[in-house]
Amino acid sequence: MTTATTARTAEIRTAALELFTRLGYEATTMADIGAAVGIRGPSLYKHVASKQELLVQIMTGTMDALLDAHRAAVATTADPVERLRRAVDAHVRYHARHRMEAFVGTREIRSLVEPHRAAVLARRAEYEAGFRTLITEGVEAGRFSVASPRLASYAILDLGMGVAVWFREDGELSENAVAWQYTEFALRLLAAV
Amino acid sequence: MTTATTARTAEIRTAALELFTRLGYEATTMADIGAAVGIRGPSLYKHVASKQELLVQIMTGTMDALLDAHRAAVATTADPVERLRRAVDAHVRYHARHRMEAFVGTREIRSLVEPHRAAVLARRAEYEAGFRTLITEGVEAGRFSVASPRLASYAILDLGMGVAVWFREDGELSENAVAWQYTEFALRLLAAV
DNA sequence: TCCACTGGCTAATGATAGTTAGCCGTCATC
DNA sequence: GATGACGGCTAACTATCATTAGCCAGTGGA
Repeated sequence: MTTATTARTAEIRTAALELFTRLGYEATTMADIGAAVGIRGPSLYKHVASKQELLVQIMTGTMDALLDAHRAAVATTADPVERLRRAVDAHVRYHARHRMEAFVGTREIRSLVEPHRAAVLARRAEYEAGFRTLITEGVEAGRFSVASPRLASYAILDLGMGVAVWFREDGELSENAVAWQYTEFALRLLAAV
Repeated sequence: MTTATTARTAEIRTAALELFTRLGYEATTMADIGAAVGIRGPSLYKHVASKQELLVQIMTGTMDALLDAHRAAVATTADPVERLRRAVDAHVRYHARHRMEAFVGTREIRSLVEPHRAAVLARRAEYEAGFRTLITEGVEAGRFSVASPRLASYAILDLGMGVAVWFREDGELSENAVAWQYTEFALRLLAAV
């Protein structure tokens, strides 16, 4: 069963996200989540169906948002190099802006119960395939030069994952600085011309 | 209390590593580990002190091996570019060859109890600092060109982490192929000359 | 032959956690 | 002013788990 989204459920979801990020899904208790919003553990069930449902909503929401951002970024131009630049920019910015979602999204797949795990993995594969296509098109157009588009796509995606781990809003590097540097890294890595 | 290392304890450690990788530390039970070596959960205590001890030994062993590999790679030459190439090569090969150790090593820091967590984090910081130093020296020698050595070191380290996630011994890409490609990526990323 | 050690086992302990049941105050609506 | 939905609460319930206790078969040396 799913639960309707009210202000309270949104607040609970935010608290769960923060705790899943800090402690991990398994180590976070319903009592912890309750305490974070000022109520007892069992009272959460007036708002959400289960702990697992909280994780499912965080994970699927993350993947949908990431895919949307990717599609929007890629749709704005036809030039292979520019398309890739914008895709990497969206990728890095998403991981900086939603670091907790991205962090939980990559680390807690194991804790997802079927069929949700399969659904999230399918979306991840789709996302990776999108990057690989961009790279392959760039190679065919003579704008990129890499031995293995698949390896290059892994490398670029992993950069984003890393951002979600160490980025801090109040750190010395701004989102803009990181996005600029990382798109530069990606284009260098592909030997873009 | 620590337990002496016999053939049996090594077998148990290997089984635990495989299960921690696949299920995560929290989700792995002592009964699971026992079953993997053909005995019951409580019998494990004839060989190891606790579940936590198993994790501690995996994590500290991983970080020590990684630091050793790094130091050995860096000691073999004085040329900044070549030093970095060898460090990245060692980094990538370690993550390919010991993917389970590396995977658990990065993902289960949360499950480590103090003072072990602090010890492992200190070693990680030391490792990262090593890479940053290599990059800074290369920049000062005019061989690398990056806006932020710290960002570049993060990026390169994250590439290795990624390898531990997707690399498979029986996959289509050999360790050599990955190591070669990734060192190339790293040098391109730094605009090495 | 005996004895002590090794390394299994089952049963019990104690703690923790997700979830359900059932109670009750508040408050908007009729 | 009654009433019913809403959203709290405490007290079970039911599992699961790490760990300990205590038992026992085999085995190898004295």
